[in-house]
Amino acid sequence: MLCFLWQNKRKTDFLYKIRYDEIDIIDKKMKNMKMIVAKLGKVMYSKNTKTIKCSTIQVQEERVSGMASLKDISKACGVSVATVSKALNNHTDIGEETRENIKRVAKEMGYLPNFSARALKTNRTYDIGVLFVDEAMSGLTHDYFSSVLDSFKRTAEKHGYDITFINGCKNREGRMSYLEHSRYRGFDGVVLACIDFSDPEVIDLIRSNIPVVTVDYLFNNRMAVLSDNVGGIRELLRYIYNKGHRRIAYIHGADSSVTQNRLSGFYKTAEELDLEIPAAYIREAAYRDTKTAYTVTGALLDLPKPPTCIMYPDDFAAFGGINAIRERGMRIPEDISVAGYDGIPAAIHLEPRLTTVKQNTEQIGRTAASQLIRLIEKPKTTIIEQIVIPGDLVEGKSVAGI
Amino acid sequence: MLCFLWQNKRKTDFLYKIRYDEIDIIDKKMKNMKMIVAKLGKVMYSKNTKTIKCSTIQVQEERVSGMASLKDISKACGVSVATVSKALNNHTDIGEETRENIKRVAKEMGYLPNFSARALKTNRTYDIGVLFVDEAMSGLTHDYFSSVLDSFKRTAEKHGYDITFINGCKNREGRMSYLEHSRYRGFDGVVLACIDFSDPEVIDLIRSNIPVVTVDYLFNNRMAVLSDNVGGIRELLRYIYNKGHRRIAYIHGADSSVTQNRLSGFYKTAEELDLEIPAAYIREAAYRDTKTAYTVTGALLDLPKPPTCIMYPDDFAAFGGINAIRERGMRIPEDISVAGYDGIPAAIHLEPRLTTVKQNTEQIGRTAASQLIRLIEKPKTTIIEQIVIPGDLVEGKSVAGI
DNA sequence: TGTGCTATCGAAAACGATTAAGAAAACGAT
DNA sequence: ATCGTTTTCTTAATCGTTTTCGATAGCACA
Repeated sequence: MLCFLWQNKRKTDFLYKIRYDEIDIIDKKMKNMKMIVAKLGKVMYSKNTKTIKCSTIQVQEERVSGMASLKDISKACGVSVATVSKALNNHTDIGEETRENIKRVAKEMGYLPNFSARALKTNRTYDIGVLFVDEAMSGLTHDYFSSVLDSFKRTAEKHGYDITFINGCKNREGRMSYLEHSRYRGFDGVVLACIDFSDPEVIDLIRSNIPVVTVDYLFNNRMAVLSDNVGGIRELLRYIYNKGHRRIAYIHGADSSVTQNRLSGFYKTAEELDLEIPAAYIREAAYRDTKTAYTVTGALLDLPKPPTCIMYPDDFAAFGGINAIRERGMRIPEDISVAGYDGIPAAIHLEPRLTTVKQNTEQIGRTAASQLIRLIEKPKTTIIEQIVIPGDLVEGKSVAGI
Repeated sequence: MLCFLWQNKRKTDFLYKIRYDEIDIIDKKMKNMKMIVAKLGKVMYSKNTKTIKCSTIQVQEERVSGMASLKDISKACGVSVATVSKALNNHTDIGEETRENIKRVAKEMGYLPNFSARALKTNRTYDIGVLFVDEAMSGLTHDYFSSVLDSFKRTAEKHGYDITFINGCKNREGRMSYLEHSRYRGFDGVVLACIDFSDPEVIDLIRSNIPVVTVDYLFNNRMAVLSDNVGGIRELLRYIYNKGHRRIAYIHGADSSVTQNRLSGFYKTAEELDLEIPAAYIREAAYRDTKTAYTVTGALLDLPKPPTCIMYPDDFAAFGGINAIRERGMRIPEDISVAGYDGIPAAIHLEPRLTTVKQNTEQIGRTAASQLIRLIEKPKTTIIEQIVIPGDLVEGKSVAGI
């Protein structure tokens, strides 16, 4: 029993266990641990190089624990591969009896279709790419995004689609753009929810011919699902107004389409209510930025005429504001009222229960998924829509009546 | 110029524009809008059916806006497909000049490798399946899981891997198990973080020959990354003890390996400290279950000798407890101390800043990813390890000294 | 001139599935 | 008996890539 370690130029290595004129090749690259028993034809052995060349190897393949393929089933059933394929896919031109038999055998052999082969042939992956980008480059740790994604995923799965994250991944050839990555993976469609829709790579992706739906951003002639930020802010402001507040400050988020919508909703509603908002009452703090919210709140409280109620970019930022307020020995809502936005669980569970607007993440994700899938499956008959999902005012205890 | 709408049995439809002896076939199924110009051979037109049969069609294909393939590049460069493939993959047996030229042309043509074809051939998908399951069937809305996943994803991407969610997806043939789904998609490896590791489907997946790493669960002979729950609870309990507390209650989570570890850490540390824990002080509330935590806290406060400090299953549950405490007019930490677990952002930002143990989610995710990838890429030389990642005590203001 | 070696490149066989088109048999109607 | 139709199954091409082995040419050296 001789042993050789053979190396070709690509450094893929095979182990040859040579016994008489037979070779067992254990291919280390093959994950499914095939064992190939081959007969040796001609051997060229040159002493200066460590190359052994074997020509005319007759391979009798022996599956140790591989996956059954259509070919295996066709052999077992005595029919052609085409017949098996059509039987399993319920084509109508296969006899009842034959189909039953093929399906039974396929089940017995534990057959699973090969996704890659199917995708290669059909140009369909049943895979949807998601690009959820927040400041930290991943929407996963963002309450709002992750909640939308959760709902999106659930709906997509119900329709037989899988979810894969899009990223500017590096492969052997260096970095790929979002669009390139999506093309490479062959996503049937993509869903985007980003902080920064002005990123050229994001725009490239939206402009491409891949079916796309955006969340909380309106792109010309593309499917979009939008949380009703205008209506949400309006409802919240009206609520606060009806509670008797007239000195209302609004700390809005950093510039984005969401922020613009909320601001426009704020101003419009203020106008409707004949409410005067001093310029000093409109401030900015990034979303989820507790520190800035903390300092800006301090500045608001230091005003000669401080507001009686402060609206925050989101619940998280409100936490920062609440801390600033409490550090000054003021109570919520007795001394000052606050309101958040988003309706994250923590805001609803913790005292003082925050008055906030709960965005309907479940419906947003579900709608985005079903719209995208319609677009994928019936591209001609699907009309491009922009769907606005209303939020719900959550009445907590952080806004007092005066 | 005649027009026919042709339908075969499978309802796939083609549009034939017949002009003289030429046909333009616009295949509506093809997403990339190929246009095929075909010459008509023989036509069979039967008046009873709406079938047109065309035999011996000579197809000259004309790409309108398709993806460039190796074949296209090979034609453009005047070399074989094999040469192009090898040039792009930096094989050493291609001339310097040829390689440069091929790469340049490939770039010009916007070539992207076809993932499905590559996967079919190489049996590698560079795709990792993740199964993160909490009570809601998706770990996405779970702070701890989503944070681990975020870190996992980041590391995997750095190594050129994509992330796809595993699910018991239904396809045309009905539901697939987790294992079947993973095989079908051909994941190179899978990572599991579940509430319920006793699920037979989960066990099937772990037992399979797919490289796997589990988070927070120890399975015989499988790679695992574990948050140091024993050490975390020990540190927390010691901290509370050193603050002077002797009547310490522990509301632990529902039964799971994590809970068992924390409980054993709790009892062991109590023993070390010579701390007597009355049976009534050990209670149970499911993780993230604010309601049960609320009622159980009430019960603890009603004891003849109520605890001076209550430890909760996690930060969220602590919120429920805090509400119960405050409703009775008691202050934290002046009247009673509380401690959480996890270190979620809300707990750290909101008053009273919770004393808690921050699990090192970043390191857990990163380690899980790098270990899994090692297992995938060097299966023979990688030793199966169980890696424990310590957490950090976060000193808030919810535990008073006495 | 012959031999051995290297450096390049190509031919061709896979990988596993889908599907258009053809073929064969059976059947019914004229 | 002929023709058309339907049912059922097969043949063979194709998707795009990887990779083995062979082929060829050039070079050095005896």
